[in-house]
Parts: sequence; C-alpha cells; structure tokens
Amino acid sequence: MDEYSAGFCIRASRAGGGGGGGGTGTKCGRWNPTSEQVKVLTELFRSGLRTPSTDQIQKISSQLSFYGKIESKNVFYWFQNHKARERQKRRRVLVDEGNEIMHIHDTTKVSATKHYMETNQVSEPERVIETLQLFPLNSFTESGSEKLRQFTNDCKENASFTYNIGTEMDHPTLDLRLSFV
Amino acid sequence: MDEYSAGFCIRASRAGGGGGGGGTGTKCGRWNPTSEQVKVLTELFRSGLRTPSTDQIQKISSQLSFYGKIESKNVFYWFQNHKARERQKRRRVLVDEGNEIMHIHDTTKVSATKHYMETNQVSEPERVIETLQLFPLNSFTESGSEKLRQFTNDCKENASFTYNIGTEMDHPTLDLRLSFV
DNA sequence: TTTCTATGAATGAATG
DNA sequence: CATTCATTCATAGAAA
Repeated sequence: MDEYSAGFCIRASRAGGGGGGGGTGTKCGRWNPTSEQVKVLTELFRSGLRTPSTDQIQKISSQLSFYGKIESKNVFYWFQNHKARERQKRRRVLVDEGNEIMHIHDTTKVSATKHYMETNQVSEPERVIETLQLFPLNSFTESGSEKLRQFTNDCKENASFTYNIGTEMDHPTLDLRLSFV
Repeated sequence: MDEYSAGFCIRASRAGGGGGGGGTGTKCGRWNPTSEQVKVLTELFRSGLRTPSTDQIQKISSQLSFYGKIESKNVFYWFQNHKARERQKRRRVLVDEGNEIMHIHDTTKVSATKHYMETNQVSEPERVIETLQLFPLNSFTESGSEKLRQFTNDCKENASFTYNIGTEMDHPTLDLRLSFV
C-alpha cells in the first residue's frame, strides 16, 4: 500500500480472488526479472555483495535494464529479499537441527534445499572478494536525535480517552485534525 | 504453511475497512495499524506534517487509540518511515527516469521497454491546507540538512553522464562487477 | 481447476 | 535522516 502504485491497482486483501488487477491486463504486474537479470544479480550476490548502496543499485539497475524493464527499487528489493531469505533459511535449518523431532515430511525444506543447492549459497558466509573495493560504505556521522527514548517507555494506553470532538466518537471522525489545536 | 504458524495475530483490518475492533486484543508483536489509523496518519502527512513534535505525537497517538491499539512510538516510527521512504522513492524514480533517457539506444533488443506507469502522484507541493493553521508545526523545517549534500554530489552523473555508448555497450558486460568501478 | 511454492513488494522496528 | 533487519502480504508460476 504505497503511494506510487498506479491509482487503482489495489490488492483488496488476503488472497483476494476478486482481483483488482485482473491479471490478464498485466499492467499493474510486478517486476518479472529475466533469466539474465537474475543471473547477474545472483552472481553479484555470490561475489559478496549483499547490501548495495544507493549508488550501486542505480548502476546495477542501469546495466540490467538492457535485458528488460527494471527499476532501481527492483534491485533494491531483490538484494533485500535474497539476503533475508538466505538468512531465514539458515536460521530455520538451525532450529530444525535443534528440534530434530518434528520434521516428518518436510517438503518445504527439501524443495528449498534442492533449489539452492545448485547455486551453492547456504555454505558461503561472507565471501567478499576483490570486488570489495567497489562497495565503499558511506560513512556519515550525524546527530543522535534519540527522541524515541521518550516513547519507548510510554505505555500509557488510555483506551478510554474522552475527547469531546463533536461529542461523538461513534464513527471515524474524519475531522480529527481539529482536536489537535 | 503449517511450519511457522506458531500463532501470531492474524491481520485483521489492513485494507478491509471497518472492522478495526474486535481482535484488537491480540498479542501481536508489532503494531498493526488499522485502516482508519493509516488514513488519518496519511492525511496528516499530506497536510504537511513531517516530523511531529513530541507533543503532537502524544496527541495523535491518543486520538488514534480510538481506532485500536497504538503507542506513541508507533506514530513516531510511522512518520519517520513514511518520510524516509517518500524521499528514497523519489530519488529512485528520478534516477530511473534519467536512465531511461540514456537508454534510448537500446531500442533494438529491448522490446517492451515502455514507460512504466509509476505514476508518482507523490508530487504534492505545498498542500498545506487550511488545517495547517491548526497545527503548531514547530518542526517543519525540511531544510538545513547539510548531510543532504551527499546526494547533490551524486547529481553530477546526471548532468554529464558520458556513458560509452558507442564503444562497448553493444552487449552488456558479463563481468558486471568491473563496470561498476 | 485448486494447491503449493518461490519471490516481488511493503512496512514496522530499529540502529547509527 | 539514511540504512538495515524481520516479518508479512500478495501473486506468478509450477505441481497436483
């Protein structure tokens, strides 16, 4: 539910068969990477790149646009997801080894393992090779506005907050703003 | 789907509308905003509020607690994230558009490299409506960020991006890493 | 068809 | 304010 969605490409909710997009239109579809794009991205990942900087993302996106439509955010999400899921899998495996009692027919793990076996990912921790120099981490020292501190301890949840805005809180008061004066 | 369903709260009312109530008592780990809450927050953001003060956060949180469980820190984080992602998105879109321009020579292979909708309606200028006066927006300074210069320096590429079009862009370099230097 | 899986996209919650 | 992690939603494509 983000802003840049095309006006009416709504996803109603849970597995909504009602389908806003219709599907056949393919207009609001999500990015469908080509095999070449995936190949390059995977290669970069395997080379050690995990979280490319904004600059890197832009360059990668530019390069990959040769193979088909792509946007920067796609690259961003791809790395984000890829890293997260690799870690997720690893963690699940660990847990699985911990409780080796309850995986009778673990089809999920099998298929996932099969898929990731060919790329040789699971057993490669932080393989930062010579391309490391290409990823300058931008260091910036900046403020420490720990304003959040005030809210972390804040646990006052006045469920019975009585605000007399219009004398009726029955339904959503769209004029909530008025009470902020 | 039965492996990690340890029993988390089920998404109740993100896009469903109404509903809101009911299972608000779930022991969800993280805040799951109601559609009404999101609506109000978005409206506030749209009205120009970007970095609410502590006081404003408290009030907003109190008001929104009517629609469901919420804490001050949720409001704080919401604005933080919304602003950050808005900016991040805008940056990406700008660059993508720039890339699109410099990929005109790709019209040979890339078949359907049309404009993606991506109708960023985010461009809501000074939409400070009448409700602005109702807000003591003491912290409305979008400027003064010297750190922001980090990206102005990046804009240099946009202007004089002399890509080696005629030379070696016939087919993408398979060893992409080297081209990112 | 329906079901399941892989994965793109989104966002709450941090951290620096 | 920028960046990152964790979790979840949503959906295209493969199985069944």
